Amino acid sequence: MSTSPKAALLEEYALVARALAAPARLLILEQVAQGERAVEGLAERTGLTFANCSQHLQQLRRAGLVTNRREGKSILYRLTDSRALRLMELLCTVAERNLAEVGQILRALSGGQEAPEPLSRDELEARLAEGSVTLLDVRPADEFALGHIAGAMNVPLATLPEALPQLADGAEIVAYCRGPYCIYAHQAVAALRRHGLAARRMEGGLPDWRAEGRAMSPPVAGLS
Amino acid sequence: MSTSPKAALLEEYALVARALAAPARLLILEQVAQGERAVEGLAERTGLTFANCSQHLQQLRRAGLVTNRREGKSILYRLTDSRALRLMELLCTVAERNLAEVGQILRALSGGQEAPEPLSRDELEARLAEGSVTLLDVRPADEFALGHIAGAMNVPLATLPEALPQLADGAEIVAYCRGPYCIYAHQAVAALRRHGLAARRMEGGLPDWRAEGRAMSPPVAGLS
DNA sequence: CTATCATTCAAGTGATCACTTGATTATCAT
DNA sequence: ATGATAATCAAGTGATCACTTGAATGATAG
Repeated sequence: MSTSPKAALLEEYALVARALAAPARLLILEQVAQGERAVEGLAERTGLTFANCSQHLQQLRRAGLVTNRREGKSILYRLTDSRALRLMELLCTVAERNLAEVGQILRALSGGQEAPEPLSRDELEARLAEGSVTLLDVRPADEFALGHIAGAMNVPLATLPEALPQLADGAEIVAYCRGPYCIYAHQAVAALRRHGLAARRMEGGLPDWRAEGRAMSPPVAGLS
Repeated sequence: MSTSPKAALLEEYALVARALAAPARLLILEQVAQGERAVEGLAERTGLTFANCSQHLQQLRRAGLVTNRREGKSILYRLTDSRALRLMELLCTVAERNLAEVGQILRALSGGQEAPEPLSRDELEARLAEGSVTLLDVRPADEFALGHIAGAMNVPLATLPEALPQLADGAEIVAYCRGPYCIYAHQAVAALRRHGLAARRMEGGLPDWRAEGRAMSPPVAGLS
């Protein structure tokens, strides 16, 4: 051991943090947290070059945040475990609570309105069981297809205006999206409330729901 | 808003992660987590140049991880909140569970022996109340003076050999240190067990104990 | 065995970061 | 005010990082 064990440990810890220190990798993590995806799919969705995306993925892998497995020609990446997800979320939480800039951006997303407290996943589960809530998955259709909360209705943010009429029948609306780093649910709730509908966000996102072993609609096979 | 809100958010999150991405800053955080310290004291303890340490501290401050206040001529830095501490710990946890290199280093610290499971803080508190445990604070004396667990005995790692005789009277020994990034407790437990004593680590470190509002001996004023 | 597809590797470039040195600001004691 | 102390700021340098481009691997299908 040429360097001290302490220095070696710190270097490893810093390696993990460095993996989270580039916006492009956070985008990738956000996608990987939704379910298994091949490099090509990730590159498309994040708007990164193929090779660039591959390199970022390897950095994430060296940091232990993602894992991959081979399936046919493709190599599918996924989050290593729920700890990686918690790390992503804690990063958000610290930034939201301690950085004024983040608070401003999030408040601007709500369009000046007061955003209601998010609904806990426990409570949402209970209210889904008694049918007293309309659950919206506001992610794009292909991510919805990769797995979603059982009983959720897919209304991508872009199609929300058209879906407004069928939502106006009274039941409180709860929206969720990808979870960490994703602002779709914020935007959806703001839009719904501007139209006078009672809407809240679910706390966290789809990855949290899945990590807790709650009821899911299974993914459809054969998507890159 | 020239860039999209999402890009702006990701940039802020990455800023927080980047603050954790340098070993020197992790060293500073470790110290700051022990209690309030002035820049000069932090520079000494971390072996950094004065100016360099100051710059790192400002990066940590911009990331919302540390906060400062003025007292006389000095500016004292402290962790912003317990979330910052949890972020430091989760970083360790992810690295320990998912990186083989970290596992190897930690195992090497135990000198080939099997390290026992750490004792939870809840259980330690109960056993301290019934007096069935000897609690060792293995940090340097001046950090001990800045605050420590009520009932703990200060035995810095360097002085552990001399203290062995008075520890050999039977009660199980529990050692703790700075918590995240600190390996003193690992080393102390390994040394004690090599001498045939029953010893375990406390889970976490002093900052966790304090953050949970448990019984502390108060800091002595007037230390830089 | 060869062709093809998905991914990784390798080299090159501009930008950013860590650290040093020297000057500047801000507070307190005299 | 003046000097001393604590901390920050500013400029400069070498190293590292993100991204691009083009070639190389590795698995599967014919």
